[in-house]
Amino acid sequence: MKDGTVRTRFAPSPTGYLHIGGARTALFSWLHARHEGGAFILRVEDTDAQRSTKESSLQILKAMEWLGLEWDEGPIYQSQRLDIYRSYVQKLLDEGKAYWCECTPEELEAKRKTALEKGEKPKYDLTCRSKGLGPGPGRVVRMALPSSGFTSFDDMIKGRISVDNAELDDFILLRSDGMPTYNLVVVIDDALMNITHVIRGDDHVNNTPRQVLIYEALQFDLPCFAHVPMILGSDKTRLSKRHGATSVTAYKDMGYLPEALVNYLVRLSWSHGDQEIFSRQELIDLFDIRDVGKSAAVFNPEKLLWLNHHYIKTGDPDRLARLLPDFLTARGYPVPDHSYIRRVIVDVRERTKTLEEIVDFGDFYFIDREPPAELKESFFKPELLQPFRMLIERIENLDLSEKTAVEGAVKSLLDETGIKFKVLAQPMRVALTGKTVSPGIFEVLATLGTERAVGRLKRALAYMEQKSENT
RNA sequence: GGUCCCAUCGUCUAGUGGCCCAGGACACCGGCCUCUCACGCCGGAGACAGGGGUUCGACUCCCCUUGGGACUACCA
Repeated sequence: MKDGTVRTRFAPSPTGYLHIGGARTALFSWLHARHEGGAFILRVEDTDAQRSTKESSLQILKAMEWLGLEWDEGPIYQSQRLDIYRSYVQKLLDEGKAYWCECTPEELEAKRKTALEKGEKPKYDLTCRSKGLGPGPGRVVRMALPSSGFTSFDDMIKGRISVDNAELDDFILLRSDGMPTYNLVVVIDDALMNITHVIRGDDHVNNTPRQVLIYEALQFDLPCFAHVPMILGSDKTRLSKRHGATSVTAYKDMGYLPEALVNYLVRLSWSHGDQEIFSRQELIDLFDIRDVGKSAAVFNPEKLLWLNHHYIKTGDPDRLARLLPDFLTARGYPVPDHSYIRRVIVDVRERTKTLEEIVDFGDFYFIDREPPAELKESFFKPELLQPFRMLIERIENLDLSEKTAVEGAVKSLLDETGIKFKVLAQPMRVALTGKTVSPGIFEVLATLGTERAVGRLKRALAYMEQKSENT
């Protein structure tokens, strides 16, 4: 255990986009640092030269920013710290705690296969352990592990975990291409960066004993470990593309709000009584890594949607309005001015769960399209001709944003003609929106404005006139 | 196969030996509200994997079984 200020880190490998699971691990790590008033460090684990890409790193950083998981140090790239790792490998070599190995991947693979066939544990058979080899082409450095005893550690989430050293084998520290491996670099960096709390996915639990052995060999202080449960797909297997979108960026593009994703993710394996909605500050105040549960959670897109809807409904309309243009453009719609978008959002937000849905559900606010033929056919009946004519006459000189005036005008029309609003409402809705489902008629009228609204009503009227002439 | 981990409604979870014939949320069903659809409100159905212990008393503690997951790479 370390004392002093808390320091946590998130250490993604840039081999793809930021995954939902990784995002939650990052969130927990970030929350723990913020809760404790400590520092959050971002470190890019790109020691796999084959699979790591610069684009991935950039994508991940952008996703982190979008989520609001700001880091205090970094990003630190491991690929730029190779000399450091090699010097520690040399130290282990010098102290006889590691050794060179000339076994080829092919030989190893063959041995693994036969061991498996014989029902034995496929671990390295120590062929080169006592050969006293030096460096050479194709050679790797292996850690020399004790063959007896137990290695254990206390996990803040899982409790004490203990493994028989006989289960571990002399794993590789330095690859034949000179690149260090994960288990080595993660220990060196966490130690050198004074990470006090290693918070990561529990798929790393089995690696931890190996790392503990490295900490001991290098005489580093052990950090606190907290292995957070995995996020599973609906079939309880590791969450993957098969289950739908898994990247943070995909949710952003589908019109999800970062606070919704954060709120959803934090409730996976963590809770605070019966509370479901958490502001960022509440999370920082309330989050305790020790309250994280032990079992895996299934990702439930429906609940995420519900949360997103909650934040759409309650969010600042101005901010939402600023986010909308991207989605408008994506649909090929023109981008109206801010105050218009803002009014649209207030109109539709109760019935739209994502920013994308705002655009789709409220498309008629942005583009002018004639209602589909079948709707015109069933709603623009000739008997409505007169009421529509009166309606237009009475509102075309009104400011439609004066809702009480408009409602008054419609009401007097209803009183005089004796028809029910129910009868007039749907045809009006179809004329105005081209749909049978929309926000309230008076809201639509107000937002659309006199010119647009009356224009569409007149178009419906023309259809009725034409129809009555033909019959 | 071996090792490690996990196990409350379909899902996320509350529950830390009696407050629980188990609470909340999403989804689902019904009703109310109503210009459509939503929102909102009210109500409903729905779980302690199984078996042994421990205990006056187990969802809560222990063991076994079953089920699930992770790891077992010159990936991280």
